[in-house]
Amino acid sequence: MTTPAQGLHTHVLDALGLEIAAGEHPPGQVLRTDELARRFDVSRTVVREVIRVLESMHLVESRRRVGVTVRPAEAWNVYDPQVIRWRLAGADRPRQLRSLTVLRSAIEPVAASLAARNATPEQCAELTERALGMVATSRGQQLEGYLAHDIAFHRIVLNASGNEMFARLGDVVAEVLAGRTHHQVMFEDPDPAAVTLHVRLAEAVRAGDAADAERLTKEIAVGALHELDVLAP
Amino acid sequence: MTTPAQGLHTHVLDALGLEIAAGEHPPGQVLRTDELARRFDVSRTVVREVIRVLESMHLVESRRRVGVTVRPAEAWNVYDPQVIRWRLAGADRPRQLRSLTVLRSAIEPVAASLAARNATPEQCAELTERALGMVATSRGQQLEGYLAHDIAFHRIVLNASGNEMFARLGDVVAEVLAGRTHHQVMFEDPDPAAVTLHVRLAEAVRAGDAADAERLTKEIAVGALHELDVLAP
DNA sequence: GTGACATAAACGTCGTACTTAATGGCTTCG
DNA sequence: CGAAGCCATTAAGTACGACGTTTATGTCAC
Repeated sequence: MTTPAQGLHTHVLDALGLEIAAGEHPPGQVLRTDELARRFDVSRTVVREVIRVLESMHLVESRRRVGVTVRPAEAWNVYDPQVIRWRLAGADRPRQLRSLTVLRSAIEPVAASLAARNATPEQCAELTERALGMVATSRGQQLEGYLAHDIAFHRIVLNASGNEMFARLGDVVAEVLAGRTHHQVMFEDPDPAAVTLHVRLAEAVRAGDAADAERLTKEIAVGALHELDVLAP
Repeated sequence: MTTPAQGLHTHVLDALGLEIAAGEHPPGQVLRTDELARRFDVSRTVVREVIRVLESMHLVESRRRVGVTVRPAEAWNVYDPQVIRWRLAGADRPRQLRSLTVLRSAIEPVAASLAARNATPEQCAELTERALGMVATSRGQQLEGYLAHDIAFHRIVLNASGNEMFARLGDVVAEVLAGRTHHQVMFEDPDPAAVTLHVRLAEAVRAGDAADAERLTKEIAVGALHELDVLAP
């Protein structure tokens, strides 16, 4: 899951991003580029490129004569998948997971409604296939297989909505689902009710029933929120 | 509105980002760093920093021996406010505006519902204030003043929701509203119905009526979508 | 025709030197 | 004594040149 160090730059970026997202550097703290260069044993050039990227994510702010100052969390670009990953790896994963799940509960019902209207036959077919896959892996500790189907399922719905803003949220949803499975001790098999809802949702989309698709997705979201309340109160 | 050229880096980034977002460089086209350095009359150092930032936005991909290749639009980080600004300045502004407005129609009702539950008295007060400001500037070609109040209003609702993912969408909404006012020839005064809805929404949030707040926000969103259909079909 | 190998093109990294601007202290004047 | 303005310092911004690394591509031999 970690970046394969395809370059020095990537390594430093990931390390610094993780540190800042984890709150190891409180807002207002200044980081000096030479210092970072020595710390990571790279040239200042590399550090500067990293700083520029972090700056574009609004994690830091670079000013002359003063240094690179860490910005408060309210300024982060929290929709950047990389930032999301960094934050989910950190300490306040539960709170982050909740925020993202609430976001899902707002987006996905509308996306499902649109998908019921716009999905192509191919998308409907793959949706059904994934739903059946979820059924098949819903018992017997096949959590990883279930997760893969779940992610694919929601990604298809978001793509089929025909709205690019929704479609690009697929990565976020994937992070949330993966985080839920991997970090929240999910010893038990998935909730059978959720599995059923997915099957019915696939059918609703295929039938073009927008209202039903929206309602079913809302139920799935409610279940996910409830699950969070139970497991991480 | 344009960046105040606080650095060479900023200028080049903005220029290149605009070009790519506008589709001047089709996906797969390769840009050479030395070539860009000559073109913008800056050093390769600056170009490389710019490339790194564009890479973090998934607008380009840098590979050895081949160059910097432009990535297809599906890969772009379309939630990055900077990318949004670049795209709104480009050719397919109407389509972009529509995508974003649909996104708003999904998010803002839920955010308003949460805001009705969580808004502080101060937020309620400022919300009412902004609604009154919208009323005051809704007639007589005071479009800029109206826009400022409108942006502030929606930003407060998103912040008051208490969900950081919603809150961070304030910038996106601001871009949409600004784009609507500035680019869609908005010669006429705002729709009086929309103004009324904002006033009633402020009241619903103050009263803590979540259902009503959600319903009113949905109406506002419907109006915005309808406006798009009329002005840019 | 297929394989390995040599080549070169482009980015990746580094080090150094110089420029710019914000900061804080110091000086000077009121 | 205090305030305003000048100046030295500092850390980032920029430039340039050199070398390293990867990898697409073409060539040569088999």
